[in-house]
Amino acid sequence: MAPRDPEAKRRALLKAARAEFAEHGIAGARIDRLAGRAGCSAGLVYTYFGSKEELFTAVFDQVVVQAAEQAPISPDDLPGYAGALFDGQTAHPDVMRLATWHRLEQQGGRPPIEAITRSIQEKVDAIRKAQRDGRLSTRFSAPELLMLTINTASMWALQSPEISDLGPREHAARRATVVEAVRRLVEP
Amino acid sequence: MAPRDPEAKRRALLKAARAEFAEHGIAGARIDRLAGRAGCSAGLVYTYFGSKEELFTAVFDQVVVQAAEQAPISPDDLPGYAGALFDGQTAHPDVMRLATWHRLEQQGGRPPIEAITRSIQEKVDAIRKAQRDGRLSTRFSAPELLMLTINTASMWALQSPEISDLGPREHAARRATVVEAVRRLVEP
DNA sequence: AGTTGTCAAATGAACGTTCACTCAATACAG
DNA sequence: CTGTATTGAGTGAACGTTCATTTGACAACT
Repeated sequence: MAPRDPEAKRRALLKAARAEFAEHGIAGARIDRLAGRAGCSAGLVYTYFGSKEELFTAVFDQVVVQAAEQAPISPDDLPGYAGALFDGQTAHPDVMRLATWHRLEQQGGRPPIEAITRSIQEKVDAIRKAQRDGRLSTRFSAPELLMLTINTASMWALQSPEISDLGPREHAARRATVVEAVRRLVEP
Repeated sequence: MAPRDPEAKRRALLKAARAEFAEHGIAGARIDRLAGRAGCSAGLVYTYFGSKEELFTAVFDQVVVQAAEQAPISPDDLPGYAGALFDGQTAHPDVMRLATWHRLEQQGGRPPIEAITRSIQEKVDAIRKAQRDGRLSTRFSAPELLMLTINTASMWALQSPEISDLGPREHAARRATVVEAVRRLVEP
């Protein structure tokens, strides 16, 4: 038999919960199913995390911190930054799904996550600085520029398949579209 | 007392369901709550619509058809089209929420809605025609151009508040950003 | 080394509640 | 009276949560 390893169980539980929540959201997630995926009983969820909600929060925090750390911004190359974001979203589709569930289900419930706000503020500041130094278009304000970049990068992750399946199907082609679009948005 | 009017009840039920589903999604919606809003019993839902899922489908179809009919595309003025889309989404925020719930919860479940596909195909064709006539940039393909336009128009409806609350707060300013961004995307 | 005590890890059955759905009874219109 | 609209009590299953109990690891003691 495998030796006991609570920390590993905890991680397995988080991983399974991440998959379950990404697929079904909070209301749709089932504790039994999730525990089954992690190879343990449903009761164990309540030993480690207090409730379904808290489990979701734990998953969300972990995922968000992870996503915020990767892909640091490069204000001088927003198209490249958008490309990197797009790559990340393609490699980990569940991140965007979790973020969307969170936005829909916790509507007005919780205050803005501090880690996200800070991470975004840094990026806005970096962009503003590049604008002051004349290295970036000032047609849009710094927050607008960041939002346009991120929004374009997440185009295929957020739009309905009826729209997004019409364009290019291959990753490289889609990526090229994203990069080119952001280039047009940021050029002087 | 008001005379009996089954058709009005049906409409009231649809309206209440639309609000309920937009707020909580399919899994989170409650039949009792929804029936209460419509001023009738939960049982009546099952005489008019067969089940919770079918009720959602009815709501979704109605909303989608309604949304597809308004704001016909103007290939020669995609920025203006984006502005109109943005206005519509601001006036009826529940439409985008319903579409998002649908995308998340019916993942791979149902085939693409025919009404949507057709409506989109028309728009793509109109854009392609304008491109052939030299009235529109050919830097992007027609589907890409439509997707970029729609995606930019729905920017504030789809991004998390942590991002979208940083930029301009007034409708007019946000609209101007959308229009200007699309202008940049479509210019030769 | 073997026995025992101790505590955390983990289980699985049970509980109380919620919820979608049903149906017999009733109110109403024609 | 006849048929339709509507109700509201009721049902069974599903689900989140709890808890008494078991299992496993490890150290203390003989």
